[in-house]
Formats: sequence, C-alpha cells, structure tokens
Amino acid sequence: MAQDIASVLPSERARHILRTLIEQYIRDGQPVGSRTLSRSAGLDLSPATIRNVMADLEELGFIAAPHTSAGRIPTAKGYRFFVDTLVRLQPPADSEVAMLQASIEDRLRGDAKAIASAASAALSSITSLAGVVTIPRTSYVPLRHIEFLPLSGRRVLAILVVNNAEVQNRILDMDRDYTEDELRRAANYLNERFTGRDLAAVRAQLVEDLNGTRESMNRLMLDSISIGERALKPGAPGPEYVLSGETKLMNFEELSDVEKLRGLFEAFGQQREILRLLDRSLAAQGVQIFIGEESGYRILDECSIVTAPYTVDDRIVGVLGVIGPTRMAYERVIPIVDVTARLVSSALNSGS
Amino acid sequence: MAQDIASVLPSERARHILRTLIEQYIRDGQPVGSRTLSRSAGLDLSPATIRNVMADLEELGFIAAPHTSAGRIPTAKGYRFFVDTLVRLQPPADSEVAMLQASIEDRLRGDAKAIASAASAALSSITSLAGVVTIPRTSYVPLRHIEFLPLSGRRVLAILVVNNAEVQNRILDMDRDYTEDELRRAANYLNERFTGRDLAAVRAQLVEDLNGTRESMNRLMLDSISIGERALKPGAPGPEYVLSGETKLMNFEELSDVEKLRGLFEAFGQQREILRLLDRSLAAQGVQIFIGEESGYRILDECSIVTAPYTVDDRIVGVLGVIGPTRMAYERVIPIVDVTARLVSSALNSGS
DNA sequence: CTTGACACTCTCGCCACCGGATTGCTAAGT
DNA sequence: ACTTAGCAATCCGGTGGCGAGAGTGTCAAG
Repeated sequence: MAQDIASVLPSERARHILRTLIEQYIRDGQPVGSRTLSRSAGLDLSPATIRNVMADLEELGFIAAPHTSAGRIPTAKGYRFFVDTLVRLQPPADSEVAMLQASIEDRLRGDAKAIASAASAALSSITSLAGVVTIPRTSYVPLRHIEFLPLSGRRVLAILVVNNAEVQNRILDMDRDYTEDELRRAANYLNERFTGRDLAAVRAQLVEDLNGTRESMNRLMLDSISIGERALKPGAPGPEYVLSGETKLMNFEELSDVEKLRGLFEAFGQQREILRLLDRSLAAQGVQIFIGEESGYRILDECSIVTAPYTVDDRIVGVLGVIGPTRMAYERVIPIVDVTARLVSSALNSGS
Repeated sequence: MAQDIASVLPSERARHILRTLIEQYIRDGQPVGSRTLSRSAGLDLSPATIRNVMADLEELGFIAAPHTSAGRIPTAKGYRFFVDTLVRLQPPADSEVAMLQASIEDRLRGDAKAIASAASAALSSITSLAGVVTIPRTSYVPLRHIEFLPLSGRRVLAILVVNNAEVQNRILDMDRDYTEDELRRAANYLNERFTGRDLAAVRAQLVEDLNGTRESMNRLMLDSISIGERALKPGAPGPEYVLSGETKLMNFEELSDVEKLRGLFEAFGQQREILRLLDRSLAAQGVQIFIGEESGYRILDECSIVTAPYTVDDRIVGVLGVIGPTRMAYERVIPIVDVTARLVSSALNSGS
C-alpha cells in the first residue's frame, strides 16, 4: 500500500510530525488528528498529506488509533523513539533545583532513610507524579564507629555509626554474658582495625577471619571478631524504598479506573515487582526509562518509570525516580530526575 | 400522618425490624425493601405492615430511601443506634486470635513501630479493611538505659534504651567538645538517678533542675542535666501512625469513585485529620466507633472508624483500629479490634 | 392493628438516532 | 512524484423514548 518503506526509520518530516503529535498528546491527553496537526506543526501541509504520513507512522508501530474515527496516540514504541531521539529536554528551573536541594539538605542530619523520604516527596511535588527512592544499600557505606552495650539477659546492643553520622542499632542474642569491659575492648579492636572501610568489606574480612582462625589470635580478638560478625549480619529486611505522592496518580484520566488503581497500589504495597524493576537500573548509569509494556509487568502497562542511580564515593548505592502515566512530560521529568540523583549523591557524600 | 410518636425510641418490633434491615444491608449492600424484610425477619408480617414500621423508622431518622422506589438504607443515626443497642457481637474465631497473636509476637524484639506495623497489617488482613495503629507516645515509656557517644565536630550521639529493649538514637549538636570520659560520667549519673522512670517524668525533672539550678550542684551534675535534657527533647515528628491495607478500601462499591478515593488517600497521607480523630479515642477507654458524618470530617462521611486504646503499665499510650465503609460488619469488627488492643498491650508489657 | 390491592414513582438497561470528528481512498492539481 | 480537495464510511458520545422491575404510600376491608 504505502510507498516503499526503504528503512525502518521515518523520514525527517515524519519525525517532526511524530514529535509534535506526541508533544501535543502529552499536553492534553486527547488523541490528535490530522487537522490539528496540520495547524500546530510548523510545516505547511494539508491534513490529507499529514494523514499519509500518519499512516506510515502507524505501519512502523509508532502510533495507533484507539478506534476508527479518533486521532492517533503514541504507542510504547513511539514513546521510546521519542525519548531516545526526538525529545527536547528542558533544564529544570532554578527555583525547582533550589527547592529540591533545600528539602534534601533539610534532612541531612537524619539517617539515609530520612533523606530518601525527603527526596521522594520533593520529586513527587515537583513533577506531580509519584516519587520513589530506594533506601541505600547500607553494605557499601563506610563504617565510622562501632559500639556495644550490654543489655539484660545475654543481649547486646550493637550500635553502628556509618557514613555521614547515620546510626544503626541491632540487638544481638549472645551465647554467654559479656561484661561491659569486654565489650568495650571488642569495640576498640574493631574500630582500630576497620574504621573507614565499607560494611561489606568489613564483614567479608570478619567472616574470613572466623573461618581461618589462626593460632596467633588471642581470646579478645576471637570474641571481637565473632561479635562484630554478628553485628554486621544483614538485619530484618524492612521497606526497601520510599514512595511518595501515590495519590497524584489518581489525577490522570488514563488511570482513573478503580481496578487499575487497585492493581497499581497493591503492587506498590508488595514492593517486590517495583523493586525488581528499580534494580534493573542499578546496573546502568544515567537516566533510564521504562515505558509502558517495556517493564514487563502488566500492572505497569500504562505507566512509565524514569529512574537514575545515585552514588556514594562513586559507587552506586541506590536508585530514585518517578512513576507516572506513559503520557508524562518527559522533557521536564528526565532532567529533574537526573539532577535529583546528583543532589542526593552529593548530599550523601557531604559527610566528611 | 403517622400515629402519635409517643417516644423517640422505636418499639420492640420496630427495633427488631431495624436490626434485620441493617444486618441485611451490611451483608449485601443493596437497599432493602419491605418484601425482603417480611420474608427474612422472623416475624410473620406482611410487606404492608413492614412498610408502616419503616415509615416510622424513617421519620425517626434511622433509615432513608436513596430514591422513591428503592428500599431503605441505614443512616448514620441508624448505625449508631445499631452498634449501641442492637448489635449482637460475635467473638472472634480462635484461629483469628491466634493469627493476630502470632504476627504481633513475631515482632516482639523489634521496636514499637515494628509491633505497630505488624498489628496494623494483621488487623487489615483479618477484617479486610484498612488497619491503623498509632505509634506509641514514647513519652510514657520507662527509661532503661542512656548512653552518649562522641561524634566528630561537637556532635554527640545519644542512645536511649526504653521499655522492652527498644532503642532510640538522637544526634545532639553541643556547644563545646565533650570527652568520652565526661560523657560516660554524665550517662552514669543519669542512669543511676532515672532508670525505670518514664521519659516524660525524667524530662520534666531535668527541666526543673535546669531552671532551679542550685549551689549544691557541681559541674558534672550540671553537664549531665543539660545533656540529658537535650537528649530527651522530642525529636523530629516522623509518622505518627501506621496504616495498612488501604487498597482493601477500593473493593467497596460505595468507595469506588475515584474522587472519593483520592480525598481519602490524601487524608491518609496528611495524617493530621486522621490523627485528630484517633486522639479523640485516647481519652475514652474501650472500643469507640465513629460512624460516617459523626467524625466531623467530610472525607470520612462514608466511612466508619472502630478504635480501641492500648496500654503500657495501665497507661494509655496509643490507639489502634480499622477504617472501612460505614457498611462494615460491626458485629465481627468490634470484638476483633477489642482483642487486638489487648494483645498489643500485653505484648508491649511483656518486656521485664 | 393488619392486610391485600392498586396506582404511582423512580431507576436501569436497551435501542435508536443524530451530530461530530476523523479516517482512507480516489481523482485531480502542481 | 508528491500534494491536495472531496467524499463516503466509520465510530464515539450524548440524548430521548420505552418498558420492565422494584418498592412505596394509601385506602378500604378484615
């Protein structure tokens, strides 16, 4: 039917039309037809010509018509092409950056979770979408100080100060009583040996020490190593990310179906699937985008997720981003997520 | 029109009819008409007679008709009368109690927040409604141990062990450097003087000491009192209650309107209004119920909240309960909330 | 006081219909 | 060869009518 489709890439003109179509659709959510395009696209073409181009674009899978006599809307593939090569990113306004920075720094003294919450809320507020921030993997964060406190009944309270004045507690059930003095010595030993190294490394070293117990070790060292190893065991799982502004998603028509919403919110509650998705962008660096069906999870078919990893000491420790309908303002959202990741990274690093 | 309304209290027969009407409506959510009632109420009355009674009940404000030719549904006042004098409570099944107990005890070693989360989730799961548990006011919980750790840059980490092996951290910005030894002495002083007393009392005493500084105090005591007072200052607010199973609310037809849901979920997020409501039942003891409009918050017009306070050392420290549509199975929910409050209380007390 | 009967009212689902919007196609124009 | 105007066809969304079903209020008889 259509003229030769020499390549799978649309012509320059077609790309321009596709871009304006998507931009328009993102703006007001209505399928856009040939007449509207012929007016709003800068090109001086009649609706009929536009229709021909649109037919091509449809054949390429970039756009689709909900029904015969409605305009076209972008497909996931269309959005993908758009964000990859068509979108014209808009740097966030200074005021927005300032707001982000302010709300993150406001929590600087709190633990990593507090920072994550703040970032998530700020993201949501600026983008009017749902914000999500994973709670940093504590494993790759440097140990600053360790301390033990005896509790009643053979229990010991382990206190870890990590990274930027963040504190973690853990209650250990020991196999015998330890005196306050023993515990202090153990802590001293561990502090001298390990301060500044990251938790994963410390634990690895301790486990190795435990296995390869050598004659040269005295009782104190053995105790220290054993207690330390227990203190560093990964604790109860707890929530792995902070989600904010879920309710914002109810404002979008494409999600205003109660059934869809329920599925979505239940997935948010489960955490599992969302987390897997976020994990995927732990590997890559820079902003990553999952559009609709691309995520592989049915519940997210009508959603897009824009993420970026954040770092401590140039090491990726978490991911943040936003979740919204596929029809979201990518040109605005992508830079915002990007800059937020930078801000969070530098906030986490700012501890001496 | 109707015969004399001698009293505002319905007759015995009318109450029976009202009860079956409400029970029926709670079961299947449809307005119930005279014919249905004439069959399902044990009484052997014709629909016409029932209609007369229903007219009376309507005049009293217990029931209302959505429109001319639908049956009647209970009003808030009707539900109120029902739960106050008509309802036949069903004790929870043993298996349900066991499940509640198990999930609460499972978190016994965690902090109070973990217990609250568990209770909330369990409540939600058993009732198929949203569960809510306030995080206990830490003020009225006994201090078991206090400890200070010097951090870098005039910062001091305060560690409070309270109640049943629960730990709280706080980072204090001090006005001068303190040596490790100074801090240890301060901690010793505070521990000797205050262990076992509840935080509010301790803080009150410290504040008093600070104001009425006497000659008899030495430097050590002054420092200790000053640091202690700062450590006990109420920290960042943080969330005040844990809500679970909000998505369960989406299953109810009366709430399946996106707009209503949005209002509801936003209120959940704000915390403020819900918290005020929960606070109201901090005063009273025993199960308390807010039905629809009674709450005073428009957003909750179509919801009921069933709450009960829970205690530590016979002192009310929090509230728990469920949130659901006004049309909920009160006869089942009320006893469940009641027993959960008892279970949580005893879990919090069980620490030696 | 209860009951059967009856007219009335209101909702809901169904169907038909119409206006509006957009498309694909064809034939003519540049 | 590409563009364009014109045209028939398609489909959605809203509107109005219609009938079935359900329940009510009332009245007069038991």
